[in-house]
Amino acid sequence: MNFSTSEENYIKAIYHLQQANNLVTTNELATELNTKAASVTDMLKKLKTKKMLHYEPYQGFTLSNEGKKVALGIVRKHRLWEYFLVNKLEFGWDEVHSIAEELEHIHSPVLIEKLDAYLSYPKFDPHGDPIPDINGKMETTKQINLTDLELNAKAEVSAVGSQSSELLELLRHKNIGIGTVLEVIRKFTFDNSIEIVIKKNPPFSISHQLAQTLFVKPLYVSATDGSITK
Amino acid sequence: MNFSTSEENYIKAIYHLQQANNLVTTNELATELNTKAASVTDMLKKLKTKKMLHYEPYQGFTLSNEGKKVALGIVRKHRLWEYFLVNKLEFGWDEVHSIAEELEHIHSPVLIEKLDAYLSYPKFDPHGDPIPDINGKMETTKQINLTDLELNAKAEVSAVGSQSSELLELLRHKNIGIGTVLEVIRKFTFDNSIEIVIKKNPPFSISHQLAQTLFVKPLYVSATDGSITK
DNA sequence: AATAGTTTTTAGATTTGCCTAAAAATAAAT
DNA sequence: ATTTATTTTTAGGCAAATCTAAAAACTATT
Ligand SMILES: [Mn+2]
Ligand SMILES: [Mn+2]
Ligand SMILES: [Mn+2]
Ligand SMILES: [Mn+2]
Repeated sequence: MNFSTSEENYIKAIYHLQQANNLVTTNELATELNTKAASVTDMLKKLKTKKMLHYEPYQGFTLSNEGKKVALGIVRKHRLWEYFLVNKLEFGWDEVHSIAEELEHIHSPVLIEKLDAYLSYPKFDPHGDPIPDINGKMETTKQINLTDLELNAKAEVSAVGSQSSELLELLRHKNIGIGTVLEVIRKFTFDNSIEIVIKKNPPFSISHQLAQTLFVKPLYVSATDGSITK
Repeated sequence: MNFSTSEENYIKAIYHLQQANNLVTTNELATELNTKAASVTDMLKKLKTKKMLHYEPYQGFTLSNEGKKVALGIVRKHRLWEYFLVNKLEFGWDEVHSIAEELEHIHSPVLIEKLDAYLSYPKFDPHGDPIPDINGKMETTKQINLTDLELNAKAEVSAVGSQSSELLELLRHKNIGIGTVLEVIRKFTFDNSIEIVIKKNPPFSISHQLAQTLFVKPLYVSATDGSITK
């Protein structure tokens, strides 16, 4: 089956929304895609006839198994291109999203397999999100929200919850990126801000709002020699 | 100004056609783009209002200066992507045209500049065609048609006149590619076929039709030490 | 259970890009 | 100089993707 750019954008958006909610609603999707509910309904009908969706009028919708496969293919392309842009063309990781939003629609299976090989089969994109393999399988690293990290536990930043340029600007300013190892040394109940320390640098605090968008993989410090493992 | 994929394909096609003919006709363009004359007329009107064309009904048309600039930008993107696909992703040079046909429409000036830098500012694409620089300037290597190469003169294949897969299949079979150094050792007047030799390999013959699609840069063999220069 | 509020769908338009068939303009041939 | 043939444009229509406004269906509240 062949899909237009627009159909692909809808399928991918539904995929992301149903990760959180399972059942997706018309208005949710309209908001996500900056379009109107009426336009969404039109597309839902089309995607249903293409067997991409489970959808009954007024009842919400989810991707069919076939739809999920298509979605994972687009996500795969998006994240591989992002990896390419950052690691080969030296873009900043806060500059690549919108370009990948176009590149993900280039239709050529062999292109994406050769790109994957060229990049040495990366497992995560520059934002810490896992890259599905050719069969749609991807790492499910047990990452937790930074707000849930316990006091005095070391952890490695593994993903960010948004790609907004405002967020990425702030992270760059604070020198936090994917792979940064940090430790929470204090939590303030007044505003839920937390104080963290990176390496031997002076501690600094980050807001609850920022902590909520950061995901980390806890690191386990050996009791005997102090070495760090994941 | 912003252009749709369709508009860009038209502009680029007009650019290529007017290289040969100067004044381009509606039917020519329709054939080139596998579309109908009526569709071409529609697009001509649109491109004229966008000041891309000099066009009066029934009188043929050419690109305006602005149109040429846009065309060169698309050609630049097309050829840079082709170079990337062949020299980084290891595609065959006969497999890249249709993929580049899509990639050339990715809209991001900074992307193409970073790609150019990553590729070390190549001057020719995998088919021997010159790549315009950011200002639209490109090499005008004095290449001649293989049919015009004089007997017993060495020359380097620098371009092919078409990207048809039939042609490229034949070239691959005969082991001829961009950069191949050959020498014409005989010309047959009966069918205008010519006999050539590559390195120390056995000579073989190629048809007039094939010779017409090949362009070469003559090499000048030093009279004193036999060394080759361009 | 009836009413009010919200969400979703339908109805009807618009834009872009394409098509076929017919008309108009140009070019070629007698 | 007409007639004939070819090329190009116009007229009218269609499919995809969007929109606004109105109707229909669900949900929540009294
Ligand atoms: Mn996209
Ligand atoms: Mn990403
Ligand atoms: Mn193209
Ligand atoms: Mn080329």
